[in-house]
This record gives sequence, structure tokens and C-alpha cells, in this order.
Amino acid sequence: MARERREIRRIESAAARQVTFSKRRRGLFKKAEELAVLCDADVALVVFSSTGKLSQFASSNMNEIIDKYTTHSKNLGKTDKQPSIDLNMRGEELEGLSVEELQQMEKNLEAGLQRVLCTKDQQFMQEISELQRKGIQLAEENMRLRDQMPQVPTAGLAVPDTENVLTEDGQSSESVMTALNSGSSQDNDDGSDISLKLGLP
Amino acid sequence: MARERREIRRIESAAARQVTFSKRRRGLFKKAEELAVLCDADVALVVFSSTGKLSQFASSNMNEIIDKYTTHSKNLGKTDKQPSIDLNMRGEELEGLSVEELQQMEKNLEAGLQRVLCTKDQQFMQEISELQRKGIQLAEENMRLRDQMPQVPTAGLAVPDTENVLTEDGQSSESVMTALNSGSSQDNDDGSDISLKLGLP
DNA sequence: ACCTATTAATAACG
DNA sequence: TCGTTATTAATAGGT
Repeated sequence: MARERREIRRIESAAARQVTFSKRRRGLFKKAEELAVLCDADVALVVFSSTGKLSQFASSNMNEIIDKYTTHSKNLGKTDKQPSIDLNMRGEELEGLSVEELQQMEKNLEAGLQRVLCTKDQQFMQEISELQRKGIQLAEENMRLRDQMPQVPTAGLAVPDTENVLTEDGQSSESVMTALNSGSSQDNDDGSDISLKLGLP
Repeated sequence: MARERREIRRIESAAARQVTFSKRRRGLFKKAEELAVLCDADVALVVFSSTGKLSQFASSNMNEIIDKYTTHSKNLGKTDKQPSIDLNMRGEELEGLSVEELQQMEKNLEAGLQRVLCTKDQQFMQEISELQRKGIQLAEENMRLRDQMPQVPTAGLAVPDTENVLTEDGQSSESVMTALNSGSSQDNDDGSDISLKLGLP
């Protein structure tokens, strides 16, 4: 587009290079803006001259576009369409995702949440059942002992098969208590150390 | 540069916009690459179409250029942030609500759900603590009884101050069991009768 | 910077 | 999306 056609290779003359840089840079930025306006696109353009000088154009906010780009390319790199959950919780980054990706993510999160809640409840209830079982055992033992209790007690003797009821499975009252208290001390739940993998449905 | 001059403003027809986007995008990327080659510049170009599709060009490594840009622009310290939209919330019938109102309601419901879950967990943990307390009491009582156990038991005698541990507060093991089993028989949670008022934040 | 001959991009259409 | 073409836009080289 000129008096002569120019081959697209590095211009050796620094002066000529600088002139061409100025001209073409202006053209490029103009085209970038036109594309953004005409086609309602989000465009970010960053140019460093060979001397290191920065020029930039962004149709909206440069950092937002960069965030969008970063998020998007992270998810594209995954090949499968399973967006990573922990990396995408920030609202601004979510803007970089397509509706399809967001719907998929929503499904995954909902399914994962259901599994977390369900499993958490199961663990709670298992815990409760276990405690109840032990309580009943103790109560029965207690009653048995009372039935056998003489009117005038004498020197005691060890009873082998019931001596360690509370800690028999390595889950002592203290450790359970500690875990539970750390969870209930917060207003938000799931400060616990229960960990799950959230797979696909 | 065409049959007719085109004003630089958003193309209303989605089809025409898409066509123009394809053509001009190709042109823009070509120009970007030419600038990079001819003038030995570092160029990064990120474009999101109006449908959210990403295309990108970088004369070297995109992330490096972005890092370079970030560093450079930090020195200039330009931090404009987009104002967040604040919404009014309320509504009785879903049919008549705007998208904004529904979004706000969604937020409120989510907050309410969080409170429900949190409270449910607290009740679970309270239940567990209670059971643990009783278990410890029983174990202690148990030990006390064993200590007093004679080697050769004779006719029994009631022990006044420990006779009613299990039912002293009206919450017997049986009733707790029943309540828990009705809950644990389902895979979904919240079959319980816990009720909360969902206040506004 | 400006000028302008020439090439490149592209709008409308098939 | 692709090809054609009339027309405009960009720009290389010179001043």
C-alpha cells in the first residue's frame, strides 16, 4: 500500500524503522478501536517499541481484559471442559468465561456442593450414631454393675472386657471434641478438615 | 475501503457484525504481526468477540508481555475501577420482578441458605457435644461403680445419687436415636424440622 | 510533517 | 465461510 511493496521483514535502518513504526502503530491502533466499536468486541493491544517504549489500547479496562484473558486461557489449557473451581471464584475473572462454561461450572459446583453437604451430614450422623452406641453400651454396663452392686462394697477388681470403651477405636472424646469445637466456633461452616474430591457427575 | 464508506459505530445487524468482525479481525492480526516483524516491536493483542470468544496474538510470549505491561503501568499508577452497581431489593411475586430484583433475591436466598446450613451444623454439633457429655458421665459413673465392686457380689442395694443419668433431662438415648434415624435415612439433607427466619443482610 | 502514487483492506454481493 | 470486485484506507518513499 505504497509507492512500492515492502517485504515483511525487520527494517535494518533504525531511522526508517522508527518512521514505519510510528505510521503503522497509528494505523494498528485505529483498526483496533474500529473493530471494538463496529463489532462490539473487547480489544486490548499492548505494543513495546524496539526502544522499549510502551503504547497501549483497550476498548474497556485493560486489567479486566487481561484478567479475562488469563482466566480464559487457563480453562482452555485444560482440554476437558471442567473449569477449575478454586481458581475461578472471583467475579471479575468469571467475566472471561462463556455462558456454556459458566453453566458447566454452575452444574459442577452445585453437584459438588450437594456431595459436600451430603457427606458432611453423613459424617455428623455417623458420629452421633457412634456416640449413641457407646452411650447405650455404657448405660447397659452401668446397669449391670448396679445390679451386681453389693450393699457393703469391698476392695475392687479390674473388669477386663470393658476397661477402654471410650477410646477403643482411636477416636477419643477429646479429639472429637476438639474437631467439633473448631468447626462451631465460626459463623461459616466447613472450617473442618473434611476433604473431598469433587468429581464429575 | 470498500464499495461504500462505513461509519464507525456499532453494527446493529448481528449477522453483518459477525461478518465484519471476521474480516477486520484477520486484518488487525495481520497488521499486528507486520508491525512486530518490520519494526522489531513486542506486540500483544487480545480480542473478545461480542459472543465472548477469545482470539489472541503475541509477537513473543503473551504472559511475558502482559507482565511487562503490568510492570510498566504500575509505575504510572493508573487505577480506575469500575463502579459496582448497587441494587434495591424486595418483591413478593416472582412473575413481576425484574432481573435485577431477582438477582438481589437470589443473593438474599443464598445468604439465608448459608444461615440455614450454619445453624443446622451447630445443632448437629450441639447434639454431639451433648452425647459426649453424657458418655463421659456414664463412663465416670461406670468406673466409680467398678471401683466399688466387691470381689464376691451379694444382694443389691439402690444407689440414690446416680440412678437416673440417662433420662435426667428428658432427652433419652432412644428419643435421640429416633430423631437421628429419620434424618439419616434420606440422601438429601434438611428433612429436619429446623425453621429459621431469613432476615435481610 | 506533508504529499501522493501505489498497494492493501474491505463492504457489499453472489 | 469463501470468492469477487469496486472503492476506500493505509502507507512507502520522497520532499
